Amino acid sequence: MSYDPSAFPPFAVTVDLVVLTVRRHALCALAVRRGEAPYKGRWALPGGFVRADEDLTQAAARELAEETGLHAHAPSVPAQDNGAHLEQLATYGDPGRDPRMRVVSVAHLALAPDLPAPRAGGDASNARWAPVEELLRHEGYGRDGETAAPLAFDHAQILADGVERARSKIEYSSLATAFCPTEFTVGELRRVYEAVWGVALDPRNFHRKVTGTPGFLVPTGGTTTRQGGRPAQLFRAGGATLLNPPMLRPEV
Amino acid sequence: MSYDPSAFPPFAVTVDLVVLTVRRHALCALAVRRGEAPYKGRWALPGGFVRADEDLTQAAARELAEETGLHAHAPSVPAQDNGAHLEQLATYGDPGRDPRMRVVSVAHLALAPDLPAPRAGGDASNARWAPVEELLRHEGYGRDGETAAPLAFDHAQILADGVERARSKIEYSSLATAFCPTEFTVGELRRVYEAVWGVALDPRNFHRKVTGTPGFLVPTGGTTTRQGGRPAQLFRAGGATLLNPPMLRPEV
DNA sequence: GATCATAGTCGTCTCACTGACGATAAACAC
DNA sequence: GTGTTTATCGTCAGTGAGACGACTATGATC
Repeated sequence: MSYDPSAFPPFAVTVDLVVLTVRRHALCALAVRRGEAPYKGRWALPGGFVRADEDLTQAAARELAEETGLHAHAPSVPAQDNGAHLEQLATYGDPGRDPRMRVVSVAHLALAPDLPAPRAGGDASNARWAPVEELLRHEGYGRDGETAAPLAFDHAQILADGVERARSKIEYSSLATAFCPTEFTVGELRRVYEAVWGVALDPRNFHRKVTGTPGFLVPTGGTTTRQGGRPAQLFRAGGATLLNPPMLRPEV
Repeated sequence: MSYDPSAFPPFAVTVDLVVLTVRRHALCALAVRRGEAPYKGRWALPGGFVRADEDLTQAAARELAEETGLHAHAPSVPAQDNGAHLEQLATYGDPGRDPRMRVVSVAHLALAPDLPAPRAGGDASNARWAPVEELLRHEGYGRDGETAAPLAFDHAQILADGVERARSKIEYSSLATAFCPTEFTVGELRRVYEAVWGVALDPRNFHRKVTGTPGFLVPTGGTTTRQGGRPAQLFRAGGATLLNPPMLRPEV
């Protein structure tokens, strides 16, 4: 209970980012290649130290901008324009999670629409969107040599926690729209759910559900045929953030 | 991105605890009186520094034991014996949240059955169970002079976040049983929901719902009349942790 | 231009579950 | 006994989800 300033051990505090997007029907996360020991050459989550005068959320938003150019939204605001949803995920502080010193990492979760190629400090070869399934396939039997090695530090755990958060949160919130561009169709939104949950959903029931939930979607009046087939109405995210009743994730 | 050990600012890392219980039909939190500046004499959440060789969860469990004598459970295990549910809540790291230095606090949420009086380092007058409604009533117009002042630091925000977590989590998990003793009746469990949500629930529908959810409750065979009225069956928590379909919180 | 493939949209039917609420049961206080 | 309290069982109507049929509007192919 004592706050004697000489009595507490010093920690380094970092933010690590789980940046998720949906590309080619797969849930993908941003990974950067480590340029230094430890885990040199291995893939890791983007992140960095929290500065002395910086809030944790500010630090996460700064790192996100540095890695992706994305502008972060406050958690309550639905993703519009070119912004990403950003929220705190959890904090990881095992002694020994970093072999060099005692580091406590405050992980954040960011959800972004499909983006152009990532840039890590301008060096594209050191950053990539990788399917989370691939990043979490630890054993390294995949044919892609680059991702055969598990993520550095405890980042596999952090990524898994972030994915699980995203999977559960799109059930009861309108967060899935954060994966979509400003204007999107019901089918595009459905493909987001299908990619994040890894299941197939009935297009007719999905359409009835999302268009029937007040505040979830607002029609823009336009239509598009970019998915082929019959033209689909365009929507943008409505003001509702909590869905009641929630979307039901098929299970069992 | 650089990990130059001389390039990061040092932080103090603490754990703060939101310890909730249900007493006399009210959701209560453990509060301790601060013995030192800043906020000397004000009520605060229990907490303390994370030690150099300690995991965050270990630190939270240690603080919990020091303040209450409670033995913490792993998050996956339902509360049995004399243990409490413990899970990480969120991390608070505003510069300036502690006027003396840069402190990052990893808040944890603990749920406990109704306990004997708290003990803070053996001094009972410096620890108490207070209704959360009272602790969060910042303005200080209450007639109880002791709680007229808001909680120290950003602890009102932390407490509010913890209460909100508990309120939402008993919807879709069996966590409400963590507020009950090992053996309890359906009526006692219902009073937990009523206290946490601050609503009245229909006893008949509640009974149908909880006894009809597989894995939620297992009858022990015994009965009790400790609540008065007709004897009620005793149950203990079943193995299920996720309730599907969830309990529905009345709203609107 | 007819046909086909693809996606979107509207409807219908059934079943499960909930909320409202009546009725009965088993204890205690008087 | 009578009244009070709490527990427990039943009924009924309304809501919403899953399964799935039917129709529509576009581009691609022959």
